[in-house]
This record gives sequence, C-alpha cells and structure tokens, in this order.
Amino acid sequence: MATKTPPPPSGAAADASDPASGAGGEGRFGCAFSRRRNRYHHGDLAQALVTAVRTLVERDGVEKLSISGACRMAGVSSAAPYKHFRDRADILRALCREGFGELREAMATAAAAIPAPGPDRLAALGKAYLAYAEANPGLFGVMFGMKRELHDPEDTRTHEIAHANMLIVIAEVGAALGEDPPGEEAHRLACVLWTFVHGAATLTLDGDYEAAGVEVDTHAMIDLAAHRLVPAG
Amino acid sequence: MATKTPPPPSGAAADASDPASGAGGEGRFGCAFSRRRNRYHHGDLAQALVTAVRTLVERDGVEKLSISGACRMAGVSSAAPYKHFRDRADILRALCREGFGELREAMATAAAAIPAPGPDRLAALGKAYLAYAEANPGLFGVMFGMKRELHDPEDTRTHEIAHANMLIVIAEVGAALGEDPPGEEAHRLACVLWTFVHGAATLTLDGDYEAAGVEVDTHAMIDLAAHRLVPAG
DNA sequence: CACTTAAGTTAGAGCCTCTAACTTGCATCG
DNA sequence: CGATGCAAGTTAGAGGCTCTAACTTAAGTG
Repeated sequence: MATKTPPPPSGAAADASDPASGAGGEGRFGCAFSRRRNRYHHGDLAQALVTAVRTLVERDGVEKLSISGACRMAGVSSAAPYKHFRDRADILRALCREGFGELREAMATAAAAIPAPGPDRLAALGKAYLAYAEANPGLFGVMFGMKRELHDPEDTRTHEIAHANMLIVIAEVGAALGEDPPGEEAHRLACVLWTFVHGAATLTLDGDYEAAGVEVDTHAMIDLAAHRLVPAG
Repeated sequence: MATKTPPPPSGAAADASDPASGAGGEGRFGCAFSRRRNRYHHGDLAQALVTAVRTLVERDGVEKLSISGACRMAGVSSAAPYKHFRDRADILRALCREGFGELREAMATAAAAIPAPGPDRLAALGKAYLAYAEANPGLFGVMFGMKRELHDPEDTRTHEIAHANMLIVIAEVGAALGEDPPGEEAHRLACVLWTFVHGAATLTLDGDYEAAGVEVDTHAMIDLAAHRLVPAG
C-alpha cells in the first residue's frame, strides 16, 4: 500500500526473464501466451491459461502442475485466473473439454479412413483413442484421472462432450452388428470395447505393463479384442 | 527456543481433541493409531502413518490427501514422518505395497473357490480385482493412478509385488489354455484380460461410465470377456 | 467527459512439504 | 550403575500453492 510502485504500465511484462521454472524456452510460444504487447489487458487470458496448463502438464506431469506456474508462463499474477475461473478445478475442466473435442475428432477421422463398418473400423477407433492418449499423456490423465476431483454436477457441458464421444463408438458398433439404430447389444458391446481400449491406454501411460514386467503389443491386442468381442454379423 | 514449553511428557497426547479435520470419529481406531499411551516414542509410527494415510485417502479422496493430516490423525508432528520415510512419495509407496499384497490375496482366494481352471476361474479372478478396486477406491487410485509420481527405479520391492500379481493371472490363463508352463499365448491373453478388467475398474471408480451416460453391468462384461477372449481349450 | 465495470494488480491468510537444529529416552558398554 | 550415543520425537521456519480482499487501470457508454 504505502510503498506501492505503480505497476509497469507499458514495459514488456511478459519477457521470458522468469520462465515458468523450467527449461527456459518460453517467450516464443504462439501468440496465445505472450499477452498482446504493451497492453494491460491480456486479450484472451482464459485460453492462454488453459494452453499454459496444458503445456505444463505435458512437460512436468499432472502431479507437478500448479496454476501459479501457468500464470508465470502466461505472464500474469497468480490471482489473475480467478477473474475467469471459479477455481483450479474449473481451469482443468476447460482443458478437459478441449481434450474431449480433440479426441472425438481423432476418432471420427480414424473411423472415416476405413471404408466399411465392422471390426476393422472398430479397431481403428480404438487405436485412435490409444494414440491420442499416448500423444497427450498429461492431458489424458487430467481428462480421465481426475474425475472425482473435477466432478461438478452443474457442469453439463463437459458431460455432453464426453457423451458425444461415446455415441461415436455406439454408432460404429451398431453398424458393425447391422443394428440401425444401434440397440441394446450395440450399447453393451460399445462399453466393452471402450473398457478394453481405455484399460490399454491407462496401463500404458501409467507404466503399469512395465512395472508388472510384461511386454505388450497394444495394437495387436486391440485387433484381437475388436474381432473376438464383436460377433461377426 | 526461548519460550519452549517442555513437550507433555506424560499427557494423553493422542486425545481425539483435534481429529484430523474431519468427522470427529478418531481416537478409537485400532491401536495402530493411538501411540502407545504415555510414551514419547510411538512404537510403530511408520505403519501408523500408512494406516492413517489409507484412512484419509478413502475418506476424502486422493486429491485431498495430505501427510500433515495423517500426522494429526496419528498424533505426531508433521515433521515426524521424515524420520521413517524419505518423502511423501515414499509413504505412498509403502501403502501401495500393502495394497498389492492384499490384491494378490484376494485374487488367489477367488481363484481357489472355482474348482477347475478355465474361463469361469478367469472371470472370478477379474471380479475379485474389480471388487477390490470398488472396496478400496482411494487406495486403488494410489496404486495405479500415481505411477509417474511414485516411480522410483531403485524401488525393487514394489515392482516385485506387482509382478507377483501378474504371475497369478498368467498361471491361470496358462491352465485354462492347457499350457504348462504358461507360454507366449498365455502371457498375451493374460495381458488382454488384465487390460480389460483394469479398464472396467478405472472407468467405474472414476465415474466415467456415468459421465458418458451409459449403464453397464461390469460382472456380465467380465464374464463375456473371459469367455470370448480365451479360446476354448 | 463522467461513470461503470471487466480484468488486471499487490498483499496476505492458511495449508502443504520438507529441512535444520534441538531434545528425549532407550540401550548399551565400560 | 552411571555415562554416553543414537533413533525418533519436537519446534521453527522457508518456500510454494490456492484463493480472497481490496485496490487500480483501461475501455466502453450515455
């Protein structure tokens, strides 16, 4: 209060001089990070924070993630996020939504690449899911490993997005079974496939196969599951 | 230093007067908690801490877990753990070992209850795994959800225990296939089954089935997986 | 131009992990 | 049996995190 120095009203506040405690390579991220130069207001801090959190979670792992670190990376004070998000969980929920959207796109693209419905297309779907998890291990961990922490009954948006992903699988299983619209059997088998593929993704990411001392070929496993679990129809 | 009051050398230091920020029901846990009355030294603080951590992780969830809270519950200062454990992760690793041991026992018991090897016994194994996860959701989350955080290349004990669990599954799959000793196919299918069952456990615990808006019968799914994935042999 | 308000800021409370330095009491040894 | 060493407690506190309170700035509006 008394000793208040007016905050630098025009200096380059987002200099890379205090990189977020890390490899020192910041400062030339997409313009999403560096607040629009010489502006007190940021432009789109909400998205910049989500992007920073995503970067950090991939770089250091979900357990080391701190919002403070993301603020440092975005060049704002650690109180700034609370103008845009209710709390820490709210930021992570926004990140989850981003992830679920991408995952859906990845699966849809993979499915479209296989000409006919059937086990092969289901396998492609599963491999896309796994590939997404392996390409974004930190984010995947946030999306699926923090449900308890992030759960908010009032947050319908995230639920809807997650459900949309499930619908893709159900539709494809239905098509493989010749059910149109997909019926109860399609729902059941879609869950079975998701369960299997999700197990593969989490055990891979967590290093559990390694820890248990087994070697696995996840793609072969997914092929096997897609062919054996869905009755030829 | 100057104002030092000698620590109560004989008072009941573990009174329930400051329950670990919670439901106020402590003080009559097994004697594992209450430090041996009227003793400056605790007796077995290491185990008491692991037990307290386990209680807290089940009560409040892994994300709210703090070692400080466990110390409060055990009636010691928050610096005490570091006489027994290197750091926070080290405590959780000890808890993991406890969990893996219990999980192995649970699976072995379940398998023994089914007279002959085969898909039914494999299904029983899977259901025991799932049941353990559902009965100890917090602990299960620590065991499998924190591998990155807890990973320590020098910690061979935990690896061995995890591997022992895998061996049970491999042996049973081998028996179901008529392979003795279990060969490559048994290894492969054991991984497939573990993957499936683990997926079911994590999706259940994380509330993901719910979030995706699907209803599942996990036991039926495990039966189906055990029968369809392992070729009748 | 006066006013309002969204989106920044600093300050700091309260909690956490972990270290440093001190103390206690058990166990052992001369 | 008393001295002494060591393991296992303790207090104090540094440094980091989340989030709140109170203030300030910039931008838009009548």
